[in-house]
Amino acid sequence: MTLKSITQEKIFAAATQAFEEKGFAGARMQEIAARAGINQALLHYYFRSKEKLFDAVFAALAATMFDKLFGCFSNDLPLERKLQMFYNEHISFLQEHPHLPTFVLNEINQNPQRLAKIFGAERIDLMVQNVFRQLDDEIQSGNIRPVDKTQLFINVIALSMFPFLARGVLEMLFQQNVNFNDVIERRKTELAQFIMNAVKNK
Amino acid sequence: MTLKSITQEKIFAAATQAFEEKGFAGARMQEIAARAGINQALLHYYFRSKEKLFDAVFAALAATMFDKLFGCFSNDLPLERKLQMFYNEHISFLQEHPHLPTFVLNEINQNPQRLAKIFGAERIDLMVQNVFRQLDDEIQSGNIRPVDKTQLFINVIALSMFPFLARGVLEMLFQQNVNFNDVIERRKTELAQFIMNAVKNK
DNA sequence: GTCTATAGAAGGATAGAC
DNA sequence: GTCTATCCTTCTATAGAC
Repeated sequence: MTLKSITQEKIFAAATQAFEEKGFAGARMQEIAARAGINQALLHYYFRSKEKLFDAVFAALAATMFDKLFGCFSNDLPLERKLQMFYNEHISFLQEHPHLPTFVLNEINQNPQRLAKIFGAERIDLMVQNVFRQLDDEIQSGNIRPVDKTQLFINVIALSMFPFLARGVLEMLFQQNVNFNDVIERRKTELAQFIMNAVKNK
Repeated sequence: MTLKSITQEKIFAAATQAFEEKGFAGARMQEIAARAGINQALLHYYFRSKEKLFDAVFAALAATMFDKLFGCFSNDLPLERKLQMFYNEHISFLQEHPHLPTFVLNEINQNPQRLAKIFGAERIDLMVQNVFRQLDDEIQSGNIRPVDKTQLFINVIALSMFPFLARGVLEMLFQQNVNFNDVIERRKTELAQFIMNAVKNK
């Protein structure tokens, strides 16, 4: 997606907000037009249909999310430092885009083939294999137990993403006792240690 | 909700499926009627509106989810055994209701006050405090480090729920290499050890 | 490019017969 | 209780003037 005009950018920003918050089915073209300060006709002039507008937004957001996710892993630090950096960067990123995981995960669950259109299978496999290779190195060098890499990978991202997926529930469970942002903030520094304790050789 | 007639049960079952899979905004009354083998008029005869039908379904599903979640913690086993039992039971439950976490979490994020209508604040606090008290005991007796109980609680449920929230993404990331159900199955036995390693005193 | 006006489709809800 | 037929509102999309 290349955004050529100011109006197009405004539409795109408005659509991003609306789709992120309410999903494809819940978002309304009228609301998007209003947020962009235009009318529906102009909306359709730029993006021919709701579906096409959604595709454009989804492609951009999914790419952002996955690039950030795997980008945080692309360095040659030892695992503990890598995790510290990952959680710090990744959670900071999610704080700025709190609806992103819910949006991307839901829409992919609704329509799995959407993702394949954006990332080729090869590119995905490359990113995952890169992470796995790094974990293999750690195992080889005896820094961590010979863990199941798939499971560990899931655990690592579960711990950063889950609170954003479950925010409403968590706020209700803990009520006035705890502040959501404080809880999130602490995770930036504590999760790396949590993981390391779980997997390191003793 | 007390279901008085067969038709009412069929509607309720059909609505449960539809809402779980597509959410409130995405589900269609026509589709629910069809799945229940009736027409829309009859649907409205039993449940006056989509909103009311949704409320009934949501109340039942949210109650199911939270009862199961906290129910798995209600025993006096030592932490490691408790976690083994929790993950085994909870993940088995989620395998039977794979859409439940996505549905409940999303709808609460969309509309947080819905949950308060179902569970009173006191009841919620009681369930959480009960779990926290158990963790305090473990800390007192020196079995585990003096961890942040809120964080640990989040981590424990994140690890069982996240794969179901992210199923579409995970299936794409791992593609033909891994089978989703196999991955889930292994978590029933491995997660308790993962947590214990992370938190136990050495 | 942007607007007003409106067409057209889809979805939720109701009237009334049986 | 259950159906057919239909209404009404909401939403997406387009026509046509400027």
